[in-house]
Amino acid sequence: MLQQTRVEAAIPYFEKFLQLFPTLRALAEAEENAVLAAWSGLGYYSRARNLHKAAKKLSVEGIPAAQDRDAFDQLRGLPGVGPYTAAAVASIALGLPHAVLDGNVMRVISRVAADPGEVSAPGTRRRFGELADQLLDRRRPGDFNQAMMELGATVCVPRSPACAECPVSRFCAGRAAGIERELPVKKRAAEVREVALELVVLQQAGEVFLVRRAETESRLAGFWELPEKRRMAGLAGAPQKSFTHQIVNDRFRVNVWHTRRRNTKTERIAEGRWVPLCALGDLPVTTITKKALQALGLDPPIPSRAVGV
DNA sequence: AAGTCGGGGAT
DNA sequence: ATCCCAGACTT
Repeated sequence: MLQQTRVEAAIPYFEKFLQLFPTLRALAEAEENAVLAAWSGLGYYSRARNLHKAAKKLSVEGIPAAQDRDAFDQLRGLPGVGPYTAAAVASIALGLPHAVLDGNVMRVISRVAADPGEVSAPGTRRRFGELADQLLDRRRPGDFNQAMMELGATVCVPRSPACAECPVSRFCAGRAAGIERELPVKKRAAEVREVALELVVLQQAGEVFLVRRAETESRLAGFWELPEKRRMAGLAGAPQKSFTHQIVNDRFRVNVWHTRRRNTKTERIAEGRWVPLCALGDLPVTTITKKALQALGLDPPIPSRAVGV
């Protein structure tokens, strides 16, 4: 649950899981649907499937013990258990000397060592991992790892680190050099370019929906969805994300935008044509895929026309 | 090495 | 509006 998810967000789900699946056997014998239902709202649902598979595997092969020479490798071999999770369980649950390297620790290490390495580069990860292993308190590896992550989450935060309250600022090379805010170095994401947008009006069972499909290089490409009510209500307001709707009198249009991710730059490149507006009704706030539309018997019709560049 | 998966909080 | 999160897996 803690993979890419804040502790506070995971806690209620964790407690619900212990209620629903109090033992390894209970989880292993549960239906996958029940596991996914309990996970619903947490996101990254492959984590739930992997957790379920791991429980099944562990219930057959047994749970790794601290005495096992290959305890770390056993953990690493479970579905959904990568370098971070294997090190976290090995150190916290089994007391074994494996340093964790997550987003928080990477930030702390990069600053303490004033290391300008790009964080996604394999060489940087290896270097940070080696330093974390050197720093690790081998008598209390679990506590050390949690302390490193907590330091990153509460003091050595991304935007404005609280160096005055930091227990290790005396040893921090990044702080000494005054570059703590520049670290860690991250690669800028590639530009995402929106190339077209199709828009159709879908009439079904007396209700009228506006359905759009973004033809982009992003992950929305090819998906049909219902526009959010908030965007429709925004009318001539500020743009949101990569396209907006405008409604004036009895017509509507869609504006298409260039977007860059992680670069704070949104550049307007085209405005859609004005087309007649049907009665919109009360639009649901939801996002659905083309597949889901078909399952509901709401096959999207032929697009009325493509708008944009 | 790059892309994908999500919901939510902080700034 | 953007960034980031106690990452892992596939391509």
